Amino acid sequence: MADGEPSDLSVADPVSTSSRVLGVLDLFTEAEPVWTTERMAERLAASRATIYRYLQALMASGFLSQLGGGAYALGPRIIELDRQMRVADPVLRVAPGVMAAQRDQVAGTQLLCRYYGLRVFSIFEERSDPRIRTSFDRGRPFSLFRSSASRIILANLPSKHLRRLFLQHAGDIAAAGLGTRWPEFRDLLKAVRKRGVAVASDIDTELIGIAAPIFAAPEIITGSLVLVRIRSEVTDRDTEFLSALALDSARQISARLEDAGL
Amino acid sequence: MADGEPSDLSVADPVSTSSRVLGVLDLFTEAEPVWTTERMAERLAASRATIYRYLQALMASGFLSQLGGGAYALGPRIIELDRQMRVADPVLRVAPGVMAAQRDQVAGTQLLCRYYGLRVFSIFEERSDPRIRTSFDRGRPFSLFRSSASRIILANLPSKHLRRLFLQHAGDIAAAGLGTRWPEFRDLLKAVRKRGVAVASDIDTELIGIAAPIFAAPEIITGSLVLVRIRSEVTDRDTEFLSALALDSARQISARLEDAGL
DNA sequence: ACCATATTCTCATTTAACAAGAATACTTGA
DNA sequence: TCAAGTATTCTTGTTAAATGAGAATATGGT
Repeated sequence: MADGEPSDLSVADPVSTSSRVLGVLDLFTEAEPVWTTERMAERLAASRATIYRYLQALMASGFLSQLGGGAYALGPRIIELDRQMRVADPVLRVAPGVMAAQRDQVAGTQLLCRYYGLRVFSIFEERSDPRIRTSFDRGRPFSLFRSSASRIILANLPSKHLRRLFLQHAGDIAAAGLGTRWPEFRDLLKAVRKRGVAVASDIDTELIGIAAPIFAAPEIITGSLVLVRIRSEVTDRDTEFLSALALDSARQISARLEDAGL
Repeated sequence: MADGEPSDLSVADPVSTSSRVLGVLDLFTEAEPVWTTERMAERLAASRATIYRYLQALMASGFLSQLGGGAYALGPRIIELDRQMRVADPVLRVAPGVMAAQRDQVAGTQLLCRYYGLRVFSIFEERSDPRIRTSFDRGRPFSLFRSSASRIILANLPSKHLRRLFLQHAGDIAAAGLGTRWPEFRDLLKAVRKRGVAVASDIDTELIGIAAPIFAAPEIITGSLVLVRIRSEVTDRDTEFLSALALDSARQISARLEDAGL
């Protein structure tokens, strides 16, 4: 099982003040969930006064919470926004119904995945095989360069975006076996895009994931639908069947999203 | 400077750019979960260029997601941060254990509540009576001036903070029956603070909530623990018992939090 | 009361944010 | 394929805000 995270999942240099303020939230990780003003100032290379100004904005909006002793942790606003997404997010209003409808046909686990920056993760899960334990806990991030969920997203990214990714992360891309040179990377993804689905077992090696792309609008990839089964139990015919199923359901989701968009 | 200028009448402090950017997220409500750039520009009284700058920061950090047609919705980052809280938030690491330990004694529902700004909501729930259905869904916000959860938080806010609240929200405070004048409001809360718990039935009238304060550090109130039962089934002796229980458990949680703070 | 630490404030300086409109995508439909 | 409409980014001079240093003011512990 499972250790998919590269050491640094953060995107390139933030410049604007707002990005730096939002960047404060990146500090709060599983390993370091509590930060003092001193350590923030040091890490962000800013003066204490500036850190306190940042904290003022983040505390007022509930994104951070005070612990005493100059220490801070993430705040309750996040849980409020989580509910807001659960009750009103277009993707979460559309996809679960489609996933439930194909539950028995999948006979495994389904993951609804989304991405931002260099991270991919599940935001909703539908299970029918209790034996399957994926590493994709809701909200747990993985590299955009690993997993079927990621690959089908990459494959549908605009090539301008892909080019930038390749220039900035050639090392990670090579390490993930996605090619060492731009034409190789591009052509590999082009093939995935043409096939429509990505199939992989690189996060949980005993499982197989079959991922199809979800579009928020034509050409705007916003996530993926992944069907997960136990690899040893899946024949080539099963894979074909599941691919067609994933593709069809993902298209249904995309279609409904494009309607909901307006 | 006392003159006719309305400068003193503007209660809102000057807003920083970062606060305005964070404020964009406030637009996304259950009733209006999708916003176009045009409508954001209109509502925030900013130019398109400015809105696009804001969006750049919010999209890069995953807080917003694009839907096509110039429309945006909340983004996946929120779900990632929700997980980060579930696995590493000090309050969520400490409180559920204490709540589980008193499950049978409570024989009802327990709510772990937090607040920011003028909102209070539950962030975790422990149930032992399946008949009880509170309105406090995880993350659903209520006014800081209603409910036992709120009242015990208010009662433990620094009086400077309270004074500001009273000046800015006298109407809401009066409507909630918390007094029409500052001394009345102050003394009412002082009494609640002295008692240690707040008891109310003003959100779900058939239920009774008994709330005790949770402190992140001495004098820093960060939330409340609420014991909920069916009102008609609770005697005065039960209320006394539950008050002592809530107070004791909330103190345990606070004590462990203060340790965890460092 | 004292000291140590946390937070806010003041002010001169640097830097980014801003609006308006031009320029560039990107879509769609003929 | 081109043309028209919309979405987004890019320019510019100007304005307003962000910044760091250090002083000032809480705040908490002994």
